[in-house]
Amino acid sequence: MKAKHYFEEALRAALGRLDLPWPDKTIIEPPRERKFGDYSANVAMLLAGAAEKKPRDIAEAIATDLRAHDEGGRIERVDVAGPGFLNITFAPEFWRGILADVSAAGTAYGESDLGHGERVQVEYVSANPTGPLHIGHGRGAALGDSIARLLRKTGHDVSCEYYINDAGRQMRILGDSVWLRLRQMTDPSIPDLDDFYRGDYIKDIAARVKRENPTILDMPEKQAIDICFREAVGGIMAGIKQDLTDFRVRHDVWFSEKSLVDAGRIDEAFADLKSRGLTFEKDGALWFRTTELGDDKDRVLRKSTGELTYFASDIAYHHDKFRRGFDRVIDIWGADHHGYVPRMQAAVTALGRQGALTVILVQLVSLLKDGEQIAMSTRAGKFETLADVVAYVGADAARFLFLSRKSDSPLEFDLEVVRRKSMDNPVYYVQYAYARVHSMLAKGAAAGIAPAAPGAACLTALDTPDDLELCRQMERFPDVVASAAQGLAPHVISHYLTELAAGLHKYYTQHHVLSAGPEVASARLLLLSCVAATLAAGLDLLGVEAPERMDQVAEESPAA
RNA sequence: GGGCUCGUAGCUCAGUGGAUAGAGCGCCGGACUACGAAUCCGUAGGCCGCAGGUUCAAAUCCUGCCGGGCCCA
Repeated sequence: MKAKHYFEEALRAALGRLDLPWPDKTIIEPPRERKFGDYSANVAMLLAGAAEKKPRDIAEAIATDLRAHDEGGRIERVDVAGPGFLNITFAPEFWRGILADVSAAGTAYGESDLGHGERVQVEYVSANPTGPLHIGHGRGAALGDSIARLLRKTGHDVSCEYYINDAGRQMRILGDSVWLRLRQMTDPSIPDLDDFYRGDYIKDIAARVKRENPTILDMPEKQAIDICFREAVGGIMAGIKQDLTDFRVRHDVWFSEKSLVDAGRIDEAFADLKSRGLTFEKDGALWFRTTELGDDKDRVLRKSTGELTYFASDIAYHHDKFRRGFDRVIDIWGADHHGYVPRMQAAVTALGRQGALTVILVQLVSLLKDGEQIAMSTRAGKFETLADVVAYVGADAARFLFLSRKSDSPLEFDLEVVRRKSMDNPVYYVQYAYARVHSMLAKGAAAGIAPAAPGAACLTALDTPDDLELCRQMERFPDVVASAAQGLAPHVISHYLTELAAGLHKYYTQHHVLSAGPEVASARLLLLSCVAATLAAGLDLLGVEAPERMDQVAEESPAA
């Protein structure tokens, strides 16, 4: 039985009996301080104005009624406090009941059907195939992947997608860059271009193209550049896929912009907009009247030169998304694209799907090493790739850090701090808690002590404030998951996990388990195995592993 | 110049209408002859950028200003 749900039902019944309405803005949540009880409600304050009574008087009346109607004996006490809060404290037996829920669900604990199978697409990373992923892409990757996990956990039908920008000007420059490096291999006097990709990986691609196409220098230039371009995109995308796999990020669909253009979908989208009277021609260009839909100026779709804008293919792309039947589309973009949001929203509105697009902006990541900023310049071809960073600090540490901050806050990523295995790195704090429990379970098994069955009589041994506190923390987990999914905010999960791990560590130091006698030991093992299951369920939402053992940390400064 | 966004402890960050604003790190002081000390316990540290407004109640909502980041012109 969910505590919050039970309290709400009891309150609704009480208000009904007292002939009071249920206020819309009612909030039921655990109070900030434990001394105020287990759950807290603000109904009395909300009712005071209309009833022309003091909040505390109303609260007292409700409290008296609640006490009188607690048939199941679940409530230990109801208090009125502060300006008129109703604070409820549940009986220990009520809290122990949560152990049955957790052990029945295991790592599925926290699942719900909030989404009712709604079809949601999450599009993320979608980096141009012009070079390897860098650390900023990693943040978007971790976020998108975790949001997808949250939505799946809460009953949504989720598809993850990567949009490959393999058409347009940048792609021409990419082909030219490889072709340039390839020719320079035999004739170093060929000068660099003004605008081209300089990274070493371009030279690698050029070398491979030459190896696989020995006669390429004799081909017509157009054909040669085309080969360079295809090899470059293929090679770079293969690298990107590998980097994402190593980062435990998965996409279901890889969608090519070029395929959209080749299939004539851009013209279809134009025709759609035109039929709604939202386009016009001016100065030889085709315009989209986005000002009618909330944008601050109209936007060009096709320039007078005949070239299509990025916006044009993005409209066609989103048109296609909705045609594929998604109820809701979530795009995760770098914050430097924020100026693009109003026109994209305008386009979605024009397509008749107002409100169906959510754009999440991810702020930049500044990469540090020992507190010193590391310059990241793609132009100069010098940057820390995601693969380098993941190899250095590990996928778990990188993911956990990315997912412990709100996406709209800038993030500092210090390579040395994230590499360090200490509380600078909450990921190890949480994983350690999980490993500790498994260590105890293993020792218990060796000594013939197994976790008690949920509902066993010996569970009454779980009667200290610390026992009940762990139960309370676990009971909150489904609400935390729901709130994280609803807010598309995985950082809520990482903060919760850090708190739950703290509860476990505290419990561990204050209560011995295996040596407490067989009855108590098995009761406590059940409690801790439930904590471990909850930790594992939460870590899974972040895409972070829950290791049953961790290597001993090396001495940082050996005694001299 | 216009727009978006952020401003909370020395540092990194939670908290977005509720009670005495929290956590970790760092500082200082304690705790292993028992289950993993990657741990725990304690102390200190705040005009929540500034000023108005909205209300029973504002770090949270509104307006203006200051400051950082980004986008556009």
